[in-house]
Amino acid sequence: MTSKADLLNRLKEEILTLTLKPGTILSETAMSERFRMSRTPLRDVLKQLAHEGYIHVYPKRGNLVSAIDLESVEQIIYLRSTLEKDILKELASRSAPLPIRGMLELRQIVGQQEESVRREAGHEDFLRLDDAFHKALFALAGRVFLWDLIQQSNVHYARYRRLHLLQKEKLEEIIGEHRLILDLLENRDTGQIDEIVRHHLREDIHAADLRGNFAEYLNLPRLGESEDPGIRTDAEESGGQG
Amino acid sequence: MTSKADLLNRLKEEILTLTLKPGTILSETAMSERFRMSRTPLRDVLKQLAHEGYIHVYPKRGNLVSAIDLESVEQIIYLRSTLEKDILKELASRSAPLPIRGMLELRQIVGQQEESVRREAGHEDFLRLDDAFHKALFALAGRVFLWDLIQQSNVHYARYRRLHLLQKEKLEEIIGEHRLILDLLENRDTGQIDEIVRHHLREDIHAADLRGNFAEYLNLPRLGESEDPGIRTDAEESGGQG
DNA sequence: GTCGAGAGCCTTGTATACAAGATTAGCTAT
DNA sequence: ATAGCTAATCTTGTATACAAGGCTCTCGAC
Repeated sequence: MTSKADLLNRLKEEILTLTLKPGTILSETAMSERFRMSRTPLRDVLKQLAHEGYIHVYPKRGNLVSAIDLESVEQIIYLRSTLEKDILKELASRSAPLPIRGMLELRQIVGQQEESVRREAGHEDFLRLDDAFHKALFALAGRVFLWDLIQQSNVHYARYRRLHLLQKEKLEEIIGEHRLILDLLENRDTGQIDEIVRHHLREDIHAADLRGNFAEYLNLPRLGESEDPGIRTDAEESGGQG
Repeated sequence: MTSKADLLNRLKEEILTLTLKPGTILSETAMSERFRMSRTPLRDVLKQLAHEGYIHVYPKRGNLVSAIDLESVEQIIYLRSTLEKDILKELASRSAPLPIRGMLELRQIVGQQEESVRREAGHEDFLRLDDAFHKALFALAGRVFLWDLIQQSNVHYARYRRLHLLQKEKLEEIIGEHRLILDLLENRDTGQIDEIVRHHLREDIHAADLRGNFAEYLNLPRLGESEDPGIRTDAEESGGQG
């Protein structure tokens, strides 16, 4: 009943939203029963998840949802930060006027973010709009390709954001920064872009904050190195349909 | 006899070096016979190739070595250019002295490049050293992670470089720019970095040059859209062992 | 001659049996 | 009681039979 693509997206979402916690076992046989699918297509799905860093395959032992790799988080933040600075400065220093439709869309997204906060629509809704905002910026500069590329490599960063948001509710600050970015663009002000982007994407992350509260999500002890991986079974918590 | 990992690397190399030309059919059954391997592990290999853009899978029809996507080339060049500018400027404006070992390694690589050109060791050797140089720059800034990330997405760019090199032999110019980059670093001169990197990575590519001579490698007509894909069989040209 | 239906052959997609490595539990010898 | 070996039972890895969809070539109707 569940198609391969559906299952892939579903697992991705559950891992990204931390519904499936790092360290959870994803056994081929168990899943093939649960999703009424033979092991072959299921292995395709797991292969892809492994390739994109969602899970870690321990040969002949099992597949575990990967731990959040803080090194990867830091690198991706730097990547995004560098790119967005350059993109914004390029946009702000264009001689041609900025596309009206694009800027309008950006303003609308910021409006929706305010709406989302006011309605208390939850973190996932806010994050979705936040992604939409930044993707629209990339689009404005003709760089959606690179946005998508980063998205393929952001498993760890995406989960980091969830944990980070859980700690500090700075949603209004984020919205304010979005608005400021748009103002800078329209005023053709390139002077403050570096500073704003750096702060907005929080290059100055401090892993220590997370280590205290979410240690079990981070840097899982490696399997096969005289250290117990802390395996916990998946059970039925993610709502199979069998 | 051939292991899965070996086959994967081999196919990657043959595709990157254009030994396997865009449009070449990689049939599962044919390859399984040729490499004495059952279809299951072979499909794993093809899956990964597809995921990284080396081949294009037409469901129920076949797997073709992908055409060189010039859009992807342009985007990756921009990505590399932006990152390398930032990395170099960061390195050049550090208060701490640059690591002696790292700078020595970079000088050595440039020396090897001269040696390679003098010995006429061929394009592949030169490209290998060129990659080594730029990777070493990323390493100096603690950004090897991002270098590797880009490498995973550079199928089209890597092949573009081969075609480009075939046209213009500017090897000495490239070496000179490498040397200039190192000089700028040691002199802490951030002023010329933007210009040098932009020119070095040739952001100003002109696809037209390639379209004339290598049209058959680019933008293959899409299969299944009333257009013949121009399929040519793989035959035995890549040296099977069966 | 031209168009269309259909069979055969091609491809990839799926299911499942079997192989092989890894861990663990238990039994035996000391 | 404990150390060590063995066997059972997990896991993923592989081989292969079968299913299903797409293309082409042929044959037939018009």
